[in-house]
Amino acid sequence: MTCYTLGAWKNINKIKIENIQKHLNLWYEKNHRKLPWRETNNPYYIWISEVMLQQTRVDTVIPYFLNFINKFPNIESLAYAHEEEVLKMWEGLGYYSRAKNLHRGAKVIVEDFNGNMPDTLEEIKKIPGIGPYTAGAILSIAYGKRAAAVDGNVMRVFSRLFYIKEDIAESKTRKEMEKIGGHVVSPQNPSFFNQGLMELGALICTPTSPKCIACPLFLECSAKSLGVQETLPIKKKKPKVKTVEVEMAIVYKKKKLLIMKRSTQGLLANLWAVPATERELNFENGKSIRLELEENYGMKVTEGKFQFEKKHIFTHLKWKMKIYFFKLIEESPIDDPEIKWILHDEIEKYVFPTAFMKILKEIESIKADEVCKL
DNA sequence: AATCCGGGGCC
DNA sequence: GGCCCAGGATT
Repeated sequence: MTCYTLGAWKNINKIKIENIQKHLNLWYEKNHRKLPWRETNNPYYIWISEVMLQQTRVDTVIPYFLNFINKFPNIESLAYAHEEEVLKMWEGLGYYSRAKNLHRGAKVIVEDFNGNMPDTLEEIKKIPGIGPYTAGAILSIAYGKRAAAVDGNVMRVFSRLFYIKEDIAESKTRKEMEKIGGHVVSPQNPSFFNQGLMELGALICTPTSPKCIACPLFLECSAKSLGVQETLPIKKKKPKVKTVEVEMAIVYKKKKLLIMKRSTQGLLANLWAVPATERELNFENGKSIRLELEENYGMKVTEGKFQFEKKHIFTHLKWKMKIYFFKLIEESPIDDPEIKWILHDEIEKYVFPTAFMKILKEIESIKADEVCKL
C-alpha cells in the first residue's frame, strides 16, 4: 500500500480513483441525511448554508438556516437589508464577520453580477467571505461543476484514504489536499462526490473511532489496510489558551439597564454588550470598570457591588468574568448613539453575543427590588 | 506563515 | 477541563 507524500498524489492509481468515485457516489445517494439545504440546488441557499457550516455543526445550523432564508429569501432581500437585521439573524452563531461578509457579498452580487451568483471560480472568489472551500462547494453543489471542495472533514478522509502523513495544520498541506480534491472529484456527479466526502467524514470517517466496518471505501483505504486510521490525520499546531479577567458593569438608572456597542475592531466587534474591561491575568495594570465609566464617559456611579463570577470559553481565550452592579449617580454629559438605557424586555431588539446574553439572562432573575437596595 | 475570530458537543 | 471542529480575512 502506497504512502502518498507531498506531490505523489499524481500517482494514485486510476482504477482506484474510479472505484472511489463509484462507491462514494452510490453510498451518498443512498445514505445522506436529509437537510434543508439539500432540497434544492439554488446557489443562494447553498451559499448561505456553506457559510453557516464553516466551523459550525449541522444541528446548530439548521434552525439558523431556516430562519435566515425565511427572513431573506433571495440575494436581493439580503443586499437591501440593514446590517443590524442580518446580525440579528446571526445572533448566537458566532464568527460574526461571516454575517457581515455575507451581507457585503450580496451587495457585490447585485452590483457586479446582475444579482446572480456567478458560476466561475474566478468571479465567485471576488465575493467577500468566499474562499477556496466555499467556492468549490457552490460550484460543485449548485452548478455541478468539477471543483475541489476541501474542508477539515475531507482532509481527514484523504489523509486516511491515501495515507498522507503531512501536517494538515500547514497551509502547503492544505493546498496539496485541494489539488487532490480537484484530481479525484467525480466527473459524473461532482456534487454527490464532494458532499459524499463530507458526509463520510461526518458519519463514518469520524475524528475518533471511525466506523470503518460501515465505510463504502473500506477496500480502498490505505490507512485501514495498515490499521493506522486512528492515528490520522496528523495535526500539530496547538493554540495556547490565554486567560483574561473581565470586569462587567451592570449599571441601572431606575429600572433601565446600560448597554453600549463594542469597538469596531477585535473580539465581538460592533455588537451590543454591557460595559466591560479586559485585562490579562497576573497583570495589575488594568483600570477598574468604575474608573473606565467615569474617565471615558463622564458617568458617575455608586460603589460597585460584586454580584457573581462566571467563565466563558472562546476558542483561544478564556474569560473570567466578574460582574458588578452599580447605580447611576450622574448622567454622562456626552450624547452617544452607541450608549443606550433599556428595559429588560428590550434586550431582544439588540444583537448580543452569547457570552453577554448568558449574563443578561442571569441578571433578569434578580429582582428589581434588590437592585434598588444598592 | 501566523494570528484572529464563537460556540457547542463530546469524552 | 481539554478535545474536536463543514474556513476566511488580515497582517
